[in-house]
This record gives sequence, structure tokens and C-alpha cells, in this order.
Amino acid sequence: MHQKNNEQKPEVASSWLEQLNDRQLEAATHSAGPLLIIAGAGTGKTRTIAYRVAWLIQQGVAPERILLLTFTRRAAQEMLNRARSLCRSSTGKVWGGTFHAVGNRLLRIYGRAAKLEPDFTVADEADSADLLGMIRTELGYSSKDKRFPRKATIRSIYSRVVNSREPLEDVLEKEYPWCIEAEKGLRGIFTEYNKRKQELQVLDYDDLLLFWKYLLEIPEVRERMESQFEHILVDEYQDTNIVQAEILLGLRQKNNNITVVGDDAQSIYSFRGATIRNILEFPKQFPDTTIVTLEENYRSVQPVLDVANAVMEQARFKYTKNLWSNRKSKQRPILMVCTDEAEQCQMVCDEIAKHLDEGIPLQAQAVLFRAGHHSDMLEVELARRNIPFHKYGGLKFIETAHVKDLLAFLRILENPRDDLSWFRVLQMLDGVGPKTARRIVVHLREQKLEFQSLTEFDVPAAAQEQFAGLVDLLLSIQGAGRKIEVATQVERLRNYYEPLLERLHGNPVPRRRDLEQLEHIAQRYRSRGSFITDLTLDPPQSTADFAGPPLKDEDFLILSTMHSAKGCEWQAVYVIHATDGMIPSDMATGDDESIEEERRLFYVAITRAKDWLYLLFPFRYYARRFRTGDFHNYAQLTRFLPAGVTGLLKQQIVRYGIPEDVPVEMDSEQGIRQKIGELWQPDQDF
DNA sequence: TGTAACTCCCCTCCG
DNA sequence: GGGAGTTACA
Repeated sequence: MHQKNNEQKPEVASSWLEQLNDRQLEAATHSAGPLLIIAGAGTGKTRTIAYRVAWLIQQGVAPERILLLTFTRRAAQEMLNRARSLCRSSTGKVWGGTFHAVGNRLLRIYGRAAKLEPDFTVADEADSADLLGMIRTELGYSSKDKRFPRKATIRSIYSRVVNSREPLEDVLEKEYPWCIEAEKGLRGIFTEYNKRKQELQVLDYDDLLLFWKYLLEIPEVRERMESQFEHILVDEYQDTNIVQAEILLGLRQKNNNITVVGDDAQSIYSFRGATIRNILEFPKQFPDTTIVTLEENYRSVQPVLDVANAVMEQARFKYTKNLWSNRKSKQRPILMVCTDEAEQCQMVCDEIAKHLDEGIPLQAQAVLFRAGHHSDMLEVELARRNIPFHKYGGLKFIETAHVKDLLAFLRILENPRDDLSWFRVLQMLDGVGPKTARRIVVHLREQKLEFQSLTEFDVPAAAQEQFAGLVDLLLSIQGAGRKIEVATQVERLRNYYEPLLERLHGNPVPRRRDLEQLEHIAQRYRSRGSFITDLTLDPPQSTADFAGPPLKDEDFLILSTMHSAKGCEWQAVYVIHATDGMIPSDMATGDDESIEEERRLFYVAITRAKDWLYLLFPFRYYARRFRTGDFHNYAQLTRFLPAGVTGLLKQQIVRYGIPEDVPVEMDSEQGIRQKIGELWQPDQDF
């Protein structure tokens, strides 16, 4: 039936295109001009884009003239791998990756027009906050008795302002009302921050987008960049911000071959400045847009979709889409009511083991949660039971102090102007604090960044030996230029650093392992520069898990934040802490907008499940209180599961090993039901 | 000038 | 439990 309306369907539309449904086919083979694909969860979005890329290549579009922007590098890789297997030609030259990663690549080519040297370094969130903190201290805002926002908060405010393009005072008033008094100080800090980044040739994440946009305002550069790409495809368009939309507009002034894919019901990144207005207004920005909507869900069984639809049904801002599936099942999703968090861990582990026995590998199962630390207790239990796992999201390997230390050495070698890294490295030495570090950095700048000049510098006695060793090492690596492998450089730096590690940070054993891991990763890179930026733009997952790094073909369970689960799917999904205050997070219950976003996040989590969906609700939490002593808090079920929805779930009350200290009224099943009844408030009107 | 010990406060999601 | 700021002391 695909063939009905086009006898002139090109011969390239060979058998593989028949694996698509009508809508998907229409999207994949859309010839030219703007295309908006509204793709509900699980409707074959990845597949459609992969086919479209393959189709374009078969039509004769050169791979290097295709730009595929995705939310994570993983997503780009997956789509390109699929496309390659379809069109049997290399997709390696396709420009694929996140906005940030592609921006980084383009800035190294065209950056000089914006006074950027090609060897600039990229500062991650923490580096950027450190720089802001330094400036705050210098400008004298820290020691004043007036409360001034912390460096991480300053960083968020800054990011918010540049990404949403709202005036500082509006952002403060709406999002950070307790910082209003700091407005003037913040302005000064931001101005200095931008100046300093320029001097250091350091860009933060936001700059990768801002400079890209800025380059597009220079007509010659803009034209060259636009003509470089014949087709642009953008995934997860609902999670792009204003700057990103402007970049796309800049890239498509003459050529209007642009495809964007997204789902307004899955917009979950407004804290990063994303706005669903981008997707809603796309047809206005690009006249003559063709809109294709994908609604048939190929992922989940119908009972799972029923719950998902019901959760969305109560959204304050209504979405009209209703997902449907041909995959019938009598198995309803399960709402598991547990006594407390410990029992929740037991239940999750038991069910996972049961499904594993039934033949569902660990990799086809995932535990999802709202915040990185929500899985802490579960991780301990998994380790105890020898269930290997990988954790996505949360604190990353790259953010640990020792990895940042080692990276600082590499950054200095790559970009000697990077004072921030110099400060980090110098202060590792015995007897060197902020003052001495500053003197050394000033000296170095006066000596035109020549490492050799450091040999003349008079450091405090306590530091002399370590300092000399450092200078020798830096000189020898720099002197050898590209002749030493990146991994060898890491190895030599690691040898220098390890004696310092123990004094600087506790817990040296897992930290050493991380550094070995870093060296291992470095083997894949030919240039030090790309190693450093890749690590900041696309950091590897945590390797210091309790269970240890899983071997290559070992099976492992996935733990993931709900945000990082975007775009993934598993046969069995366990959403833990389906408790009000966790989902929605009590950090995000301020206004309707954020509650709605939490609802969409919950929706994303639910729609990851193919066959089995478990929602776990521990109704009692330990609360640690220093003065009053520990006590138990009773929690309420997430407000996103009111009475009408709980009817779609199979409710299961578990009593595992009820702790000895539970109150009498909960010592029986009846008592528990009664207690839950109080907590449930199913008729509460939200 | 550097550092160890002590206090207080706050804790999300990501490239 | 960890980061940031303060204080006492080497």
C-alpha cells in the first residue's frame, strides 16, 4: 500500500523503505523544503530519521553535506549506524552530534572571525563556576555580610540569562527572587567573566552556542556555513532553546532543507532554557512546512500506553495526541506499595531476578528515578546481590576531583593561557596556595607563556622539588610535540600526580582506578585536544560503581535518571520513588509550568517500557535530624496517579520484612491498607 | 602565607 | 556528606 500514490517513486526506494508505515515513509522520503515531524513516544522516530539519512545519501547527497543534530552523541551514533546498514555506504562523514559538539567543531574552523584561537579550551560547569567564584572574591562580594549567591547559583543565573535572552532583573524576579539584591554585583561579575574568558581563551557550554550564533551574524561566514550543509536534521526539537532556534535560522537563509523532529509532550529541559515555542512556531519561521504526525506506537503494550495517556490526560495544557498500539496484553502495569525504601530495593531486585530467570536479560531492564542520588540505597543492594549495573546521569566520572586534576595538566599543555587550570595544578603542590599560584601565573604571562621561564621562578622551599618535577615534565611533553601518544602523556602525568593524590583526596584506591580508566580511554585518541573536549562534551559514564566496571560482554542492568532515559526503551522498567516530593520533585513545585514539566517527565519514564512497567511507592521514609533524632515520615503517592489512573494499575501491597519498629497500626495487612488510604488521597483535586 | 580543624548551610535534571 | 567560609596556629 505504500506504492499507491507515486509510480515515479525512485528505484532507490527498494525493499528497505517498505519496512516503514505510510507516515514514516512520507517523512523519510520528503524531497526538499522544511519538514516538521511530530513523533509521539515510541512511534519509530529514530528509525524514521535513520531511513531519511540513508534515503538522502542514496539520492546522491554527499554525506559530509548532511548535518544531524541530536540531543546526545549516543543518539547520533545510533541513527548513523542504522543509516549505514541501510544504504550500505559510509555515513562516517555526516556531521552528527549535539549542538554543542558541532558548535565546537565549527568554532575551531571559523572561530578566528570571532577572535577565537583554534586551541581554545572548553570549561565544564564546575570550571565555569570556579571562575565566577574567583571573580566574585576579587570583586569583594564574598566576605560581605550581605548574603550573596554561591558560585554554582551565579553560574545558573548567568546561563539562564544568556540562553533565554531575558533581562537579568526578570530572571532574578521569576527564578531567583532571593538574589534580587545581588543584581548590581552580578552584572559586574558577568562583565568581568566574559572579559576573562576571552583572555584565557576558554569557552563555557553556553559560549559554544553563543559564538556559533555570533559567527552567523557575519555575512561571509554565514554564507560559507550555510552552503556547507545541504540538509539539516534536528532531533528532540522540543528541547531546544531560543539560541539554538536562531542558529538554525541563520543556517537556513537561502536553502530551506530542514527537518525537525519532536514531541511537545516530552519537553523536559526548560531548566536549560528549552522552550516548546520552538516546535510550535516552527511552521511560522519556515513557511511551507510539511507536517507529518506519527501516532502508532511500536514500543509498548496497550495497558502501558493507557496509563501514559491517562497521566497526560490531566495535563493543564492539553495535548491532543493519544498513543495507540497493536501490541495487546492482559498484563496491567503494577503499582507496588512498599513499607519503606529498603523494601523497595528488595522488591526491585527480586523482580529483576525473576525476569532475568524468564529470559529477559539485565540490559533489557532499567530502573528510573528523578535525581541521581535516589538510587544510592539500591546500588548498595545490587552490589550485595552481585547484580552488575551501569548508571546513566547523576554525578559523572569527569566531575570527580582527581579526574579534574589530571585533566588540568592536559589543559595547560593544550592551552597555556588557561589560568584556571594553572591555578588548579599549582595549588596541588605542597606549600603553594592562592598567593604563590597567582605570582607564578603572572610571571608566566610576562614571559609570553614560555614554560622554560618557570625554571627561573623562585618557589617556596616546601614546593621546590615538586615544582621542578612539574616543570620538567611539562617541558618534556611539550618538547616532544605530537610524537608522544595521548595515552602516554596521560600515563606520565599520572605517575607524577599519584603521589599527590593521596594527600589531596581521601579514598585513593577507586580514584587510582579511575585514572587508569582515563588512560585507557585516551588510547582511542590521536590528538590531545580532541581527547580533552570530547571528555567535557561527551563524558563517559561513571566507572567507579560499586559493582565495578562490567566486562565487555557481561550483562548489566541500567540505572538512569528519568532525563537520561530519554530516547531509550527497555522490556521492563521500574520507576522508583513514585512519591510526591520525589515525582514531582519538591524543588520543582513552585508554579504550574514546572509541575507540568514534571508530569511530562513522568510520562517520558512510563513510555520507556515495552512490556513490563513497575511503579514503586515506599510510603515511609527515614528522615535524619541532628537534634530531634531520626524519625519516619509518611509520604504520599505521586499526584500524577490520582484515583482514575490507579484503576489502570494492578495494585500490589508487599510486606517483605516489616521492620520491628513499625507502629502497631501497620502490623497487619489491614492496618497497612488503612494507613495507605490516609496517604493516598486519591480524590484530591490537582 | 599555608593548612588543619571547625562551623554552617544546602542538597535536581544536562551538554 | 560536601563545599564554603572562618579561625587558630605553624
